[in-house]
Amino acid sequence: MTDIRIPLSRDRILAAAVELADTDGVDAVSMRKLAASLGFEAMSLYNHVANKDDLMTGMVDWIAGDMAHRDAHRPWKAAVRDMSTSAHDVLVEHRWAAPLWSRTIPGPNRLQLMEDLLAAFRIGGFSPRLAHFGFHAVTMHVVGFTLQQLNYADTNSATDDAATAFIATLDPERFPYMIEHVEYHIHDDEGGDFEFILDLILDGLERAAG
Amino acid sequence: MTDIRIPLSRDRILAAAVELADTDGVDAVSMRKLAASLGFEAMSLYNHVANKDDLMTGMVDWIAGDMAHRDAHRPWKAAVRDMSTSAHDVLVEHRWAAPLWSRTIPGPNRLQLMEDLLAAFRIGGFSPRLAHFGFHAVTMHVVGFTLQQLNYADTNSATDDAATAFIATLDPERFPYMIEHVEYHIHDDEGGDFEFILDLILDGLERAAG
DNA sequence: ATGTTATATGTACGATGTACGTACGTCAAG
DNA sequence: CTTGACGTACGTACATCGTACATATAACAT
Repeated sequence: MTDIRIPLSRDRILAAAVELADTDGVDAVSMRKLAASLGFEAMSLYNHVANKDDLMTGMVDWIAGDMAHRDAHRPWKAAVRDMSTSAHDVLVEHRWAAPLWSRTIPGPNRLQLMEDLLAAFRIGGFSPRLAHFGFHAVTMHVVGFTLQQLNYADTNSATDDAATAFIATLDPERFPYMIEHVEYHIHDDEGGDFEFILDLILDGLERAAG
Repeated sequence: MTDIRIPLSRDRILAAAVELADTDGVDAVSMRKLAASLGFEAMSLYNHVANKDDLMTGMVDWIAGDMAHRDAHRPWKAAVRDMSTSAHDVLVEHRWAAPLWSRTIPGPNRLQLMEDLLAAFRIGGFSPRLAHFGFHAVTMHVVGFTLQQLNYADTNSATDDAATAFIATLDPERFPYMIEHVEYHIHDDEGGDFEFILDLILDGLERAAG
């Protein structure tokens, strides 16, 4: 009956926090609940984590570890495309992460991804200036688009019923195109928007690179 | 000595909330502090605002009212460009708004802006499908880029000193391009990035429209 | 004058992040 | 073997938060 338990560690805490956020939502990640899910008390976490902000930063960087790195054997466009779609996939898998992404400082994993992305452009022949633009355009697309996508999915949660209900509240005289837009989401959206705009950006960069 | 005071209203509350967020940061906007800034008690606010979420939504929609609408006399590209830069300006002016933008439901002002943006594309000759892409690409750029921009400014707050200090922590062997990237921000960034990428997107859309 | 409704206040509850003090384990030096 | 330092865990406590609920007050319609 000896009460043996694995001691805490930053990694264990982060893993548990990610799982908690995945299942119960990011708001459920309080120091108390998180500690409880590990069988400890809230204050014990502070031995491995500076504060809640540090915890959040760690969570985001934790999932950044699941994103694909640069494949040095592929041309820049394919490499960037793969990194982007992989990052997008991970952000969709952990729905809470995209909003946090822009509010937290990059940790080691994210730093490496940033370096990888920049390297893809620079080694691909981009000037520092154009690599700079490319970097911002791509990262912006990845997190910005995912943000919109998930937000939309939350707003019109469950099925398309909510979307049709939303349309009903709109005055067709004043919002004809808005209605058309939502209807597109309902009927014709085949989920390829992320990659369509990504390619739009990549093609634009390619042309700008001359 | 009669204690006369203007009664509360949703507009007065939202205006005060925006001002409080502008000056003391969005975290300072608690129901108590907000009410105090108006000379009332916390619970009085609930007569005009459903809950804190509704307040936040209202704040975002409030500043959306400052953004430029579609100028029907201009070609789609110029109209969209103006709307985008105006929205960007407002989001920069109210630094707290961009993170909230993606987490809140569109209010009447935002709804009108969305309709305007869609109208610019559709009236400009875009197909519903391409207008759909254009809408998402542009809004994504506006809030996504601003998010990154403000986040960067917060991280390397004050001056460029923090940025140079940050560079010093990076191993030049492992992060050569990251260092180059930050140095670009310090020395060569003339602030035109937002518009550069915006034009990249608009040109791409124009070409896609054929 | 009477009732109705909208607005403001006061109190109170549960949850949060975390500062602080303390207890307990492990391990190195004496 | 003892001692003491150090890292980790626990327990208590506090300020602050959103907001439910009951009550008070003021404006207005009947």
